[in-house]
Amino acid sequence: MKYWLFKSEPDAWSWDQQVAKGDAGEEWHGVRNYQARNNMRAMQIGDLGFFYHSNIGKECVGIVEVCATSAPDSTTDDPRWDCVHIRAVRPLLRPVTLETCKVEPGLEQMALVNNTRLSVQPVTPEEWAIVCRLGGVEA
DNA sequence: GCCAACGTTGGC
DNA sequence: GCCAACGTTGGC
Repeated sequence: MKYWLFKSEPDAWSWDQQVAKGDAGEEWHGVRNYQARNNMRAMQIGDLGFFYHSNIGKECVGIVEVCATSAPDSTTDDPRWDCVHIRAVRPLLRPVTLETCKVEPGLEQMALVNNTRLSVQPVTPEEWAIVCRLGGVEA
């Protein structure tokens, strides 16, 4: 079991839209960055991730689960790009903002804080536990 | 809307 | 294989 973080601009794809997809989930398409893609290739079914709203909100708003391992991205013919499918598991009771993560002890090394441009990031178990606590949910 | 950070592309 | 130019992301 590994932990991740998925960024999305809510204008383009929001948590509410993700929730509306239900257990069927949705293809996390559109990633055109090797690091992010490699992270997705490392994912397994059942891995959990935070759903983060970039730009608007700048906060983790929910928890998602990987429900299909990496497969070709249907939005491109370029074989370099593939992606996983994720489904919404539950919302955070209180969103955890970037601002909070920046000052919270134990989150200094979070990619969210110091590698802002990476759109699919790994999260350590320690970071996962802290953000879940801040979000008011069980890790 | 601006711009810093950073990744990618392409000429040499 | 280097590096300048360029494009994109995302915080502010």
